[in-house]
Amino acid sequence: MSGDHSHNDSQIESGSRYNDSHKHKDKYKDKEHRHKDHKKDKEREKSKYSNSEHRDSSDKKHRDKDKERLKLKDGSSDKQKDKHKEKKKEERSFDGKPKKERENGFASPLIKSEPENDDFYLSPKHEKSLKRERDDDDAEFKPKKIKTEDDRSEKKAKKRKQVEEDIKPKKKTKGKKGEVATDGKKKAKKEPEDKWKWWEEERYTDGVKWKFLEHKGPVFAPPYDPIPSNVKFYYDGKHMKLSPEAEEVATFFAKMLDHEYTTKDIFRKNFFKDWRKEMTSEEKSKISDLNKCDFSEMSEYFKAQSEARKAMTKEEKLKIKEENERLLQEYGFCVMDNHKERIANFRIEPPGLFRGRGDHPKMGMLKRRIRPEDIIVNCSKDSKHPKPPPGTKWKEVRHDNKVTWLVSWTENIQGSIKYIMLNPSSRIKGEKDWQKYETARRLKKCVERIRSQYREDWKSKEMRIRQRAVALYFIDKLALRAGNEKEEGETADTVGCCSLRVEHLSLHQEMDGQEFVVEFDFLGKDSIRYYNKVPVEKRVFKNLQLFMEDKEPEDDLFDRLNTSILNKHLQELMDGLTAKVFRTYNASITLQQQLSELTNSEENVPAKILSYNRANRAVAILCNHQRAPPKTFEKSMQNLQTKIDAKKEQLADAKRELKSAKADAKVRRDEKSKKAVETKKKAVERVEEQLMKLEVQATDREENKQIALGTSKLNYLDPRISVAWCKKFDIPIEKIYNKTQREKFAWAIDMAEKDFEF
DNA sequence: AGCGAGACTTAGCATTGGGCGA
DNA sequence: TCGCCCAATGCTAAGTCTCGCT
Repeated sequence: MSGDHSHNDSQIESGSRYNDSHKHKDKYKDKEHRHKDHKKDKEREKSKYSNSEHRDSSDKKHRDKDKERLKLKDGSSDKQKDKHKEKKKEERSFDGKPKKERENGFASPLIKSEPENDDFYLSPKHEKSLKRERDDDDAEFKPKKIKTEDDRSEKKAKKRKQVEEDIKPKKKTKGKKGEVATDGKKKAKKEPEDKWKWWEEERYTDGVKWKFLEHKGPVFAPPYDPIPSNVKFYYDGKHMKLSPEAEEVATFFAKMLDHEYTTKDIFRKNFFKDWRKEMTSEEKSKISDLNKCDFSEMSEYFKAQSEARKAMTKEEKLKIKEENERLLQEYGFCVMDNHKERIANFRIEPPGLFRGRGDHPKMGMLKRRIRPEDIIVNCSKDSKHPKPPPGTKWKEVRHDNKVTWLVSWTENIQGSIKYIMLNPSSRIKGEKDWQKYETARRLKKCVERIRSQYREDWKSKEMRIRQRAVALYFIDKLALRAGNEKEEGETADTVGCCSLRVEHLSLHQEMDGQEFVVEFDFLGKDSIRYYNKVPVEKRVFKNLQLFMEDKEPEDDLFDRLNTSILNKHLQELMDGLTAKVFRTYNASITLQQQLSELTNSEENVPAKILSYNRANRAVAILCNHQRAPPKTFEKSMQNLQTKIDAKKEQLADAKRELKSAKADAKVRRDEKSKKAVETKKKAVERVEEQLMKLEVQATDREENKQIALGTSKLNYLDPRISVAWCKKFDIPIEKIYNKTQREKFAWAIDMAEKDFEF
């Protein structure tokens, strides 16, 4: 596994805690709460960065790797590939290399009919060019050739069985045949008995995304429901009846009154400005100061409403639920190429006040109501077009099968386009996801070459090359995002790698006993703070000094670089390579390494799952996926501790009982008392296990306080790694993936065997 | 090359609802 | 059976990257 990424280890050993040792900093107060004090700082600090030399292996080694790589490209000496060749259909579909089975396996009428495709599969001579690789595995442009293999269906059947066995038949595991919802839920709704396995089918070529698309259009937000007239608004202490338009916007503000941001200047200013636009001229002339507005009655009214909603009877709740279900059934699905597919967001975003994240200059602005006249519908010509609500019409109906969206509109805050698209379980999303991981796996094959290249480039005579090389090093080592430029004043001030400014790093010749430490402190995506102290190689350090020379804090660190230059370069290194592939690659390879390191096959299932979560956590830390500690965190931790204490007591009791039973048995020496001892022994064991389970849970939760595992699980970790791990250690897949996740990763669950290797 | 529009993925927070213990 | 709590789901903002134009 040449893709080893030793730097990752460094972040993990300590049991994977988020590094928040920056608490004393008072920049970015906003996010400060996330980085509260942590007792293990020191410890973590040490272990986290102990591994500064992570890629310091000699240049020579890299050169050798380079040679190896070239060989790999020829496809002849790749052991791994040979090993996997016979079995892995997924490699067949997305992997760039020609495989034997390609040549024997399929007739590929599709390919034949498209002359420009011939060479991808057949002629070895083409293998030499980098270009070919891309083409071959670019899902969108190449047909899959899967079905042609003869033994395939047989294998498939076998596999499917395995999967089914692995998935413990629980109450209502989705639509596997023969399984009826056992708990009598009315929702034994007949999902298609056999889930469609799109991953076994051919893919489209030429950027066509579908041939047929039919849907019912979007669901609009309910019209404004005026508040009762006894709920009053006061201006300057005097009751004032607002026009419906002005009133609606006022209710948006009233609903947010409890939020901190209604106290923020920018928010109030933006809101007031937009609110005034909705007022009648009379209202406008009267209402000139937001501070004189009293929304409290409105606010109380809405609070009461939500209480009332909670207190509804079962029947009422059920009714609402049924209505939602009906809406889902009617609007939540579309037909794309003969298959009914779930739509992700079929409801149009309701109007409200915009709340950007972080210090957003547009917070508080009015997000206007979307009307049918704003909507562009996309569907196929020969489908039944969705109807606009009576008396309205669509802005446009188009038939563009080169895109995946069903509906779009332009949002008024940033002027960007919003879309209605399909659910992650859909073919169109799944294929793309699968392809993403295949690209990352290709990076694995050449990452050493790329690393040695950027290390070389640190010495380049050209500034732009050096900057590019250092930036790439950060992206690779620290999993930073690319960092596109952003329009100033339009969004919160956040950065990624290429947009780092001098003020975001400080250099320390020596720090905490380590040489050449770079201290990062900046706000990244969603204004989440990235804080990290990283020992780097001397050459990187010197380069950074050079880049920062004679610059102001607000100047760009990489003034000769942007994402487009970087990505163009990456594209030359490997087809399909962009900055974000490194994140995917490093995340997945880290998971795989950590799993193999942390999993102890002797341990029981909860312990193994803790290991899994720790591996997952290592990735989340690498990718800086944070969350605000849940509001009820302390309390729920306490609750758990109480449970643990109770369990301990119970255990003590059980042990005592066992002891006395033993004593008893010694005296009596009869069958009955012996049996009693056995029973007590069992009881002790049972309680011990329960205790252990609780303790594991507590550890897991504590470690997870500020770390969000979901994002990496959903977007960065090749699901086949997890599936393989489950199979290898006999862990039911439900322990790792919930229902939604299992739907999204159905392809991986179906195809990955226990020996899958990323 | 630089730019803006467009399409699509990635992200954290808010709300919901269902399971579970009292 | 009820109410609590947390996992699941829903929501939509904020990124990345490509493409076509100038």
